[in-house]
Amino acid sequence: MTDGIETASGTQVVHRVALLLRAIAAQEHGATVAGLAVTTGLTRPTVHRILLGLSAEGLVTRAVDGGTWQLGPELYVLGAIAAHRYPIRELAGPSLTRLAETTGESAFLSARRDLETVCLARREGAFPIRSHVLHEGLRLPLGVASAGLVILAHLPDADVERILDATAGARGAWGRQHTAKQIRRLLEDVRRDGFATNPGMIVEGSWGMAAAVFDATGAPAYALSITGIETRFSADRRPGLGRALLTESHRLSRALGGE
Amino acid sequence: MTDGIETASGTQVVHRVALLLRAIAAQEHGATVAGLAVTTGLTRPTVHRILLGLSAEGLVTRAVDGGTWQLGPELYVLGAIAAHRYPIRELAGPSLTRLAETTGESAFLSARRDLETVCLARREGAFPIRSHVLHEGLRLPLGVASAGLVILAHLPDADVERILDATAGARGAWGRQHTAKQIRRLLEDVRRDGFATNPGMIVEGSWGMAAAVFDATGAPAYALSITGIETRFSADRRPGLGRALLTESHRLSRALGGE
DNA sequence: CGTTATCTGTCCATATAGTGGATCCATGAC
DNA sequence: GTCATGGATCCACTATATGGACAGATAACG
Repeated sequence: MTDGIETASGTQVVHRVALLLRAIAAQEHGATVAGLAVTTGLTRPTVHRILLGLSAEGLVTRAVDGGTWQLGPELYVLGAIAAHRYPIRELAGPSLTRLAETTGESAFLSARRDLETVCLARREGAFPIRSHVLHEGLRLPLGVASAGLVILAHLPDADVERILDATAGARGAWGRQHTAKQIRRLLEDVRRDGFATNPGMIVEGSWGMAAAVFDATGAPAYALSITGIETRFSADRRPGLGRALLTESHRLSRALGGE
Repeated sequence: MTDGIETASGTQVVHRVALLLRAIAAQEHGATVAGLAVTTGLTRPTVHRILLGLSAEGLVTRAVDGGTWQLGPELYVLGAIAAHRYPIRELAGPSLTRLAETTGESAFLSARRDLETVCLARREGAFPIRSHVLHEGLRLPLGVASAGLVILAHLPDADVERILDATAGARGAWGRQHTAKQIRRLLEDVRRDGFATNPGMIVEGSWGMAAAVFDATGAPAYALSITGIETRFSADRRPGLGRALLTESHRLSRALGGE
């Protein structure tokens, strides 16, 4: 009933299950029933009932405190099995470590999923002031944050326009500055430099830089990125950071692609 | 409708989704609609409809050939996010490599899930004759295969009897020899040796040995195991193999437990 | 310490969303 | 050619999920 904007024929509950799992994953410290009801647009009883079903399957669990819901062991198990066809996270581990160590900033691996990027892994850097905008499970529309910029920039022009169109609303939620015009300007920078720079567009003073990772088909499927405070991204430091990102992303693309 | 033996109140489709995902995961090279209908007990149209729903969410995909279904990228992403609360697979990587290298056999990581073990990771050994009974995603009832034996052996006696009872039927499907009596005998060996030995109970001539890994609560949650042909598990070689398994499993338990 | 606010969990009448038998089509074996 | 197998689709039927309403639990407040 409810929205119905895009209830693909077939199974309503399947869609809702996916919606809930994504919403739970996006919550860093567990999700509440009421919170999930709001973010998914479902009613509380429905959220509750589906969560009970999911927890009976082990796909979600309640945190020890009893209140909040988290992704469960069964989901981990299924993901681990799927992982042997998607080895990116394992392959990216050393790259993240090197990036965090050589730059001192926090390093991230993100994956493209349709119109969004999802943060898959985080490695803390040594520098004591850290941005906590990005975390595992967070989804951002393409075009938002350096990872979303660099992936967008490597897509065919026609796709870029379509995606800018489709994500206009979602981008707005992450800051008024994310207009199509402003994004296009940042994409030009990517085409010049090879890497993307996010000059504090989401949170003022919180910068990011990213390089794209290409899968075996040559599509920009993942991104490596680093984040930190503005003063750590001075004009004389950026080229070096960009080179470090590009080095690691090339290495990863090679590992995924032609072996 | 159909069986209804254990349709927990609430959501039928959630259960069916989980059923299908597990069934797909258990198929090494992708699953067919008809095959899934048989193994899950659902009708073909139902399987087909739910698969379409799942694939719209990216939770499953069709293989390039177009025929078979596999776990999809979204499931991998969710699993990767869950993984930061369940770091076992990452932690176990080096142990599997060492086991495969020092013993020459194939090494496996399995996780306990309720009444079953699930194979999570596999590392090939150098020895050219390899058993392919076990693979990522395969679920076996507790008590079957060395991993299922060693986990069962470390559970409280009351649980052991309950589980032996509950899995009697499922065990039978993996070989007539898996009687409660026979399992109890093998469990005694585990309590003496610390590791489990499966003397070709599933496939004649295919042996296995396993050691348990304990989580932070002290429960036997995972197992490391190796498999190979009978002649590689001679009486004089077994103590050394057992020691190697125990060394690695202790190391892993420590990594999961303390601090 | 009663009042208000918030959130979890449960009930149940309702109708919507899912079901599966039947059918058609594509492919391949013989 | 026939037959067998499996994928895909249709649609009448009703079993299943839905969500408004309510009860219980916990915390915040004046």
